[in-house]
Amino acid sequence: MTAINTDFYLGDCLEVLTDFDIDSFDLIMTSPPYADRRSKTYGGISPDEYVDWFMPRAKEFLRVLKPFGTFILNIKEQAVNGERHTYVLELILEMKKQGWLWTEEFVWHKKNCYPGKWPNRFRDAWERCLQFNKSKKFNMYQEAVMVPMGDWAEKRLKKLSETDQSRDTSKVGSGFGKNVSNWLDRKMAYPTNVLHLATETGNRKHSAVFPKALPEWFIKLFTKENDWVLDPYAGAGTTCQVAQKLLRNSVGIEILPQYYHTISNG
Amino acid sequence: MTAINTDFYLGDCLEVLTDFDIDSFDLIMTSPPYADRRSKTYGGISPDEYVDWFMPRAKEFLRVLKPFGTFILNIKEQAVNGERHTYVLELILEMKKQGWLWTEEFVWHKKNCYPGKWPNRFRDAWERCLQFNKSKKFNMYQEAVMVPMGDWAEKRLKKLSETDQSRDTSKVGSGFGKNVSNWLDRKMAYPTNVLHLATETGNRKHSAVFPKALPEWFIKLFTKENDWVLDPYAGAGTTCQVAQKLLRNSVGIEILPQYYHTISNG
DNA sequence: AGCTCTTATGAATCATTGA
DNA sequence: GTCAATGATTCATAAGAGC
Repeated sequence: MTAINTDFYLGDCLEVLTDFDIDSFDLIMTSPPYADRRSKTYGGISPDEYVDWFMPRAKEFLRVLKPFGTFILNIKEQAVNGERHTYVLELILEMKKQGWLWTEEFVWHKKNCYPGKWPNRFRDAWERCLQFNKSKKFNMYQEAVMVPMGDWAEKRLKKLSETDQSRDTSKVGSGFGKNVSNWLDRKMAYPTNVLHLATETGNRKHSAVFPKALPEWFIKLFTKENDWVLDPYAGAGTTCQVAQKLLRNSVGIEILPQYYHTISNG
Repeated sequence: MTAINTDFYLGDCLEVLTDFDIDSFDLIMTSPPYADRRSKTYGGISPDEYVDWFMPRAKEFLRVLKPFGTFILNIKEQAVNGERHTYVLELILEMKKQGWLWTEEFVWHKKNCYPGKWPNRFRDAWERCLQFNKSKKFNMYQEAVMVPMGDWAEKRLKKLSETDQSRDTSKVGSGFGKNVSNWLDRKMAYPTNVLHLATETGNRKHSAVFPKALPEWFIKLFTKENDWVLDPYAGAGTTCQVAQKLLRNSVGIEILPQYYHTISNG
């Protein structure tokens, strides 16, 4: 049995990552602080300065990502003066100049988005999950995220985790593997680039930035067991928790001591 | 009774629109030919030239749109050499320089998108519907697109009073309009910026992949009866058909004779 | 166990107020 | 004038309590 590492570091990922070798990670999955959001806890980067703030960090990510690895960036621009700000668009263009390939844009449809009513705008119910790569060729394990066919597929996607997983695993170990795979071929379909997930609101201990199902989906899709996952804005540590559960090694970096404390104590 | 106009023009919208006055339209809703898509029918604009091709036309749209009007641009960049092309991002940035406000980006989730699988990519199940305006203030009729509320409200309302409901219903015709509207308010909610619409299959005459529900939603949201709607890339004429059905005047422009013929003959 | 009902809350946005 | 803080608006979800 191979031991799984789950390491946390306190600090700015820009500095912490200098201690890591090139080509260290198979997947970088993160949700950095958005511009002007969480200003109370993170100090707040203004939308106009966001690209300049992010680019040196993106450069480090490029360095520590393996050649066939993937970088998933969960982000969404907010409304400023009645308009959507353009810093995310500019970020994509700048990252391409830096050497990244912008392979895909997944949509995370937030089924339970924040309520509200305004004269000129509806509720914002989606966020971007931008996929960047270093190479046109990269590791992708599509079978790992297949979903049941039919209308209930979407409902099951989020629940696909705990119970179903352990049950399937136990079946595989006891000779049912082939049957399972046959069943999979007939009843399962490849998903699309639209993810339907609800944000987790019920967790009173630490409010997760994104639902576990989000990193879970991308970790399954872009890594295999014993691979290395990095979350440079670990926050409450959701990504690393999921990585550990899925038997992936992971590194989480968080600049805020209170989060770091929460993480380290599990 | 007011007569509703539904006019079609054959030609390039860049030229046809010069005959129209400034401030003519309340809504411009269109799905222009995507770069390199339908190249056989449209002559094929390459992705790298797309912005240069589009900008003079955007300038005309800006001219003929009323001050409080809205421009909805349905578009999606395709994958080129394994990457998403950036011409849509660049288009947004250029249109802002031209004077447009980028108010919102709606997501059209294509529920029954074409099946397919590629080694490094899933099915593309969404498109952008970019909202541009001339002014921070614009006409928006949110009540016209309200949707039934979710389970939470239904259960709560059911529990609230089985008898009160039927009582209110029976009093509809007898002067209790206020109660009915309260009931409506509880039963309906404002939608989000994510649209779940199925593509219409089976229409082999036209290459348009534009379900009627898409222009219908935006026409209801941004215009009222007798307003003027423009579709400068009318294609099979879907937008104008819907506009007519909803008692809006409309102008459709199409450069391809075969489409123009189809449209004019209904 | 399986229901139903209650309740807190989440990367929100805009208008108003005050310095 | 500009800019920051506060209040009002509002819905899907899951945890938890009760039966």
